[in-house]
Amino acid sequence: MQDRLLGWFDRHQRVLPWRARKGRRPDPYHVWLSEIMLQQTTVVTVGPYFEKFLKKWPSVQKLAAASQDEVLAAWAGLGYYARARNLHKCAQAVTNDYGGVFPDTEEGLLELPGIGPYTAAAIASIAFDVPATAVDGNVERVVSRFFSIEEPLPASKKTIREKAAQLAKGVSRPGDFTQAFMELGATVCTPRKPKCGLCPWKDDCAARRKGNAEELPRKLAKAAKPVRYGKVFWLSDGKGRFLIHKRAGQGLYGGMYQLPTTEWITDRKAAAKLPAPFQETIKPCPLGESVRHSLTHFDLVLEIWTAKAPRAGTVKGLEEACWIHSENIGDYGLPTLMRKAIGLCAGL
DNA sequence: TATCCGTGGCG
DNA sequence: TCGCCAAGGAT
Repeated sequence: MQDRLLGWFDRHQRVLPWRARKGRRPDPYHVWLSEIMLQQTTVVTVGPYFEKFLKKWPSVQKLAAASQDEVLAAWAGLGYYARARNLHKCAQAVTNDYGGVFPDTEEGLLELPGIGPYTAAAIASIAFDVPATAVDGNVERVVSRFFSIEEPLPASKKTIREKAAQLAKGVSRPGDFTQAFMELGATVCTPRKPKCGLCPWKDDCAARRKGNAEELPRKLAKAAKPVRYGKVFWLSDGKGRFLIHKRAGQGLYGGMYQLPTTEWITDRKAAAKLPAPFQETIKPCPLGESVRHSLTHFDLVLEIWTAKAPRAGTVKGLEEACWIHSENIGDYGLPTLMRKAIGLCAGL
């Protein structure tokens, strides 16, 4: 089984920016950076971000020396911004507590911020060729089908991990096997229309025998997404600049910049009211356009309001705000949602 | 165990 | 248009 998969990988692996040339050990910094970016994010999306980060910060020490604002600005658009905050913390931990050298074991890696069970196993095996089974969404799908596991996720996770470890036990090339396992799921054993004819494991696959590969893995139904409503404010100084400010906290968009906004709430009628501080000091008017954006747990509709408000800094919560030109938005950690809003307003 | 956390592409 | 899902982690 292992040799068939490794042989298939040797012939068919994709060329990826973070992948070492054949016969060479990859740089642990590159492996770590790519693995954090690839969490819940597609290979195609990650590519340009990986190149940008490596060019900007060629070593873990350089990344550690950057400010969080710089890291979040470079990460902007990738989503799940806690990953970027933890990436920065992890770089600082490796630099300050580990002498700039990544731990080479699963247990050691697991101690670091932003590195969970999957990523620890992935880095240990890929960067250091240590035996470790990395179970991601691809591996879950391959294993579910190979053993025809009918129990739906996430209850089946434990069984899947055991079966995956069983398949990986004693493998000759742990790093290549980890990548091959995921590569098989990403390119052959795909969620829809799996290419079973091309699979190196087709002769032993239980789901293929039963003809229900595409139905696996089964998953528990997800809850419906609510809609939240709010307003964003395009406040200009009359000289081509507008106001942004930094979000606090570690939660949604924590540490990222944004246009001033009301809270985002599900009560549409309550959201329609203009908060008193804005009404009294800024006197904004509706632009007649809204920004729609879909997040993990809710869909968002933000109505855009505008005002010429050179004294907006006097409004509570906007004391630390700053005026910027739209050509400089790349310098700030503005999430895609806010870039959409700015795109509609820039030029007003 | 369950919930929170972004974004983009695809069928 | 809409649901799915992508090299998951933290709490």
